[in-house]
Amino acid sequence: MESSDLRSAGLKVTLPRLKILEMLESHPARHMSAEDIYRKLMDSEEDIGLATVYRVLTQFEAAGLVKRHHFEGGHAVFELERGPHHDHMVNLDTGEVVEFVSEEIEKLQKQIAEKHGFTVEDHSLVLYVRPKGGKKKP
Amino acid sequence: MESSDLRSAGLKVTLPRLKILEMLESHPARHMSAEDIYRKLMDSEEDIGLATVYRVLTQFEAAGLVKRHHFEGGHAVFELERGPHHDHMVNLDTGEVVEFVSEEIEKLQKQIAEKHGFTVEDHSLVLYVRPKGGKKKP
DNA sequence: CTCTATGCAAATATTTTGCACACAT
DNA sequence: ATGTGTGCAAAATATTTGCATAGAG
Repeated sequence: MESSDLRSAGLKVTLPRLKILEMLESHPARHMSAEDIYRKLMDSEEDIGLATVYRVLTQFEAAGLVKRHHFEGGHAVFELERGPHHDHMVNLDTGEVVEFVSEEIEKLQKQIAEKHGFTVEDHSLVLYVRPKGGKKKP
Repeated sequence: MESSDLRSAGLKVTLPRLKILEMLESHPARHMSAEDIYRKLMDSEEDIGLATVYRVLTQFEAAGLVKRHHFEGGHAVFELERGPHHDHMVNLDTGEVVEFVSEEIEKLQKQIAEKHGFTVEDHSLVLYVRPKGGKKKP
């Protein structure tokens, strides 16, 4: 049961929060917009407002349960902060999101920031990719 | 004269386009939002609508004259596509944007994408940083 | 002259907020 | 009981579009 996640984040255990966590957990692509979540909730006959979805996601983000990404397109997508850090690759043809890790890149980032007198608080790395040798319809 | 830039991009040389190019060239920080540009134009007594600023920036982006970035904050910032590729470091305390290049990171990105059967069309790397040893007011 | 570009206002899209009521503890 | 959480509608923010007119080639 995920109620513990909420409690340990200092959030009261409420139905909307549980349902939203559930949506994020059960969604295969793992990256959903507020609208995506809202619509899935409507489909499940849940009576939860879009405003609540935004409020809850913002709280989750503040609590470190969720990460907000700004891939291209005017809207944000949210992802559960389970497991270790990773970056993303977005397939431009399908919108599919692939996760990857590179210790080497992480290390280089730290080195570069330090060379400039900074420390890295956070970073965002997104590769926009296309299938190799992928031809357009000729 | 930058009219040539416009012409070679297949865009008619109009006053709004020239003025907007000028703004982007003359702004020291090099990263401006549509609103920033609009306000600077108003300050210069230019009579150019915000809608035109957006339209022109979008055309510039399509023409490869300008790059659109989604750093944090709900709005996009635009940067002239002059010079070689580079990535960005955002100072979280001041908002200052520092540019950097890392051939090594670029190479690793390509390798990683290839390992997954993709080729990199574009990428976005932003480090969110703070001054080293920077203390908050105690 | 002809067709594209622009200004303005209205329309969209996304996210946030005010307020009265509902719910967790 | 008490204070936080929620739904709804309205506001705020960011960007796009329709349309009549102005301007480039």
